[in-house]
This record gives sequence, C-alpha cells and structure tokens, in this order.
Amino acid sequence: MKTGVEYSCDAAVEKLDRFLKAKKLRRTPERYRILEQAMAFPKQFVVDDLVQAMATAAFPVSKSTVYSTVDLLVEAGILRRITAIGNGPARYEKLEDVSHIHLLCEECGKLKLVKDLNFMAYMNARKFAAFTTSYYNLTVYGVCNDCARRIKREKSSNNKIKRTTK
Amino acid sequence: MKTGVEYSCDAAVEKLDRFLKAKKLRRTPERYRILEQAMAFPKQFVVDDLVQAMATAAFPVSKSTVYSTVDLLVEAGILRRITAIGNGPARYEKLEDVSHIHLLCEECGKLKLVKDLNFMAYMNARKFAAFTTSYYNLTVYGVCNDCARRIKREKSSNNKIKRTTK
DNA sequence: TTTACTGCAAATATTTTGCAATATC
DNA sequence: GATATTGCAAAATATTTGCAGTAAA
Repeated sequence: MKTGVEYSCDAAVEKLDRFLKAKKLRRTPERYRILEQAMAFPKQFVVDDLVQAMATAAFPVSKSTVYSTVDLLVEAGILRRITAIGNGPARYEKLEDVSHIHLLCEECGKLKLVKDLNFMAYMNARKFAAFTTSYYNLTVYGVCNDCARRIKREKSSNNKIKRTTK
Repeated sequence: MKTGVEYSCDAAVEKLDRFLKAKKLRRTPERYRILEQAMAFPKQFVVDDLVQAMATAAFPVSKSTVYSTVDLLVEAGILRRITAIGNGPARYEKLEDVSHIHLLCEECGKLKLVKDLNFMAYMNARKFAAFTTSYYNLTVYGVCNDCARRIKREKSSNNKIKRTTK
C-alpha cells in the first residue's frame, strides 16, 4: 500500500466515497487510482488493461487488487460488466455509457455508441410488471461497413482463384 | 459415433442443414441430437446442461463435442451466446427469443422475456449509419419483486438485531 | 478412400482463494 | 490496536487443442 494521494473530485469519486462509507469499507489509494484510470478509458476495457494503465501511471498494483476493485465499482453502480463476443476476459464499461445503443460488429468486435433520444425517452417511461428497472442496454449485432467491404473483397478474390484453377 | 438416426424436421433443423451443406461440413447424428436438445430448453442453458440432457436422452456425448456443436449453432444463427451475470460458464439461448425484451434480475439472475410490439416495430424500421443489423437485444437490469421483498425483509430484521444489541 | 468428427487427456485462459505482511480506521 | 486490504502463489473453473480411432461423404 502507498499513502499521501490526493483524490480528484468528480461524480464517480463521490459515488465511490458514498459507497465505501455506506458499506464501512476502506478508502485506499489503490481504489481511487484504479477508479481514475477506469474512468479515463474512452470505451470498454479488461482487467489487464487496467493493470497496465496503473503500471504506466507509476502506481503498479496486483491483478487481484484490480479484480476486487472492479467488483466494487460494479457494485457501486459505476461500471458495468459485460462479455459479449468470444471467450476473452470480462469487459467493463462506464455505466454512464450504458443507455446509448451499442452497435457491435460480429466480425471485428468493434463497438460504436449511438445516442437515440426517441429510444431513451421510450425506455425512461417504460414500466415492467413486478420488476424495478435500474438500467438497460440495447445492443445491436451486425456487421460494420469496413468488415462488409473486406468480406466482399475476400469473396471475389476466392472466385477468381476458383475460376483460374478450373 | 453412432448411426441410424432420423432427424426431426423443423425450421432450426433446416437451418442447420443449409448451414452444414454450405460449409461442406458433415451431418452427424451428434449435431442433430444436440440441436434437438438445445431447442427443447424453455430458456437459457449452459454447455453442461446440454451434456446432461444428452445423457438423459440416452445419447451421451463428450463435452468437447457439445462445445464445438454450440459454436456451429451460433455460427448458423440458431443460438446466441451470452454471459450476463457473474463468471459462470457461457449461456446460450435460441435466437428466436432474442428480440424479446430481457428482464434480468441482478439479485437472483432470473430472466424473464417480455414481448413489446412497439419496440420491435421501432427497431425493425431503425437503420444505423455504416452498419448492417443482423439482430438486436434489449436487456433491462434491475430487481424482481421477489428479491425486492426478500431484501426488505432482511433489512428490517438487521435493524431489529442492531436495536437489541445496543 | 479421404478427411472431418468424436472423445479423451493435456494445455491454456480466466478468475478466485488462502495467507502473510501492512495500511486504514 | 483491530481488522480490511494488498499481493503473491496456488487452486478452481471454463474452454481450447492435440491426437488416435472412427464415421460421413
């Protein structure tokens, strides 16, 4: 453990503060520095990304600590845990991104966030029987134009090979 | 491998047929029996569920075979692979269920499917720039009434304990 | 007859756990 | 000072891979 760290002061930090206080858990430097790095990612990240980011930020922490901290951040409602494509490690994203529509390319795994005010208004008004909503996520699976082009190219070059070898 | 199996004949079977033919893969009994069991699950299932179901159906297959077969079924557009809560094994569901709204309780992990024609109509018309949609999934995270009641009960009994020990 | 498929076991990947040292409250 | 947290290593869990025997085309 290390000491003497100032904490930057935004909404997520306050949220973590409240959470730790409510649960009578400790405000360690590790937890606040990991939160800082997590919020700095422009999009989804995995545990190893955070371990690396911490090392780069001259505050190396163990993988176990990152695992336990992201668990806390999920419980505190700051991050969301997702694993959408393939078998890789779990991915995390800021909960503030969640209400955007997620466009996920099934070919390259790239993710794009789209804001849709109609949809958000509809969902905010929508109630479900016997269920209290905390948040929602709409993911659209498909193929991005880059991959569509690439696939088309590969197909046509396949055809050429077949034709010439006949 | 075993032989002499008749294949039941519904949409999913035909879909698998076309897929295997197109990819020049083999129509093994294992693949069709696993498909049959997968379609018989009323909701999400994991690989081990399928292994067990096959054993119960007097057609035991290895775990590797089930793994490779569900991969095929996902690729064929018959199943969808999901892992929404916790770190357990990957879960699968029929793609025909996907366009329903998924209500997922974050406490007990129970899933309820809700049909919403307004939402489906909106999504079917919705186009995204530089992206070709194949399907979409709306998951609503929250707490089901059963869990809400349980939590409330636990809280009030906690308060009682605190009060008496003071 | 050719080669894809199955099933076993071993390898790999991801996450959790036990425990000693240490920092927070 | 009491105990929650960190970090290491080992354990547990989930999935993939290599390979020999076998079945589908």
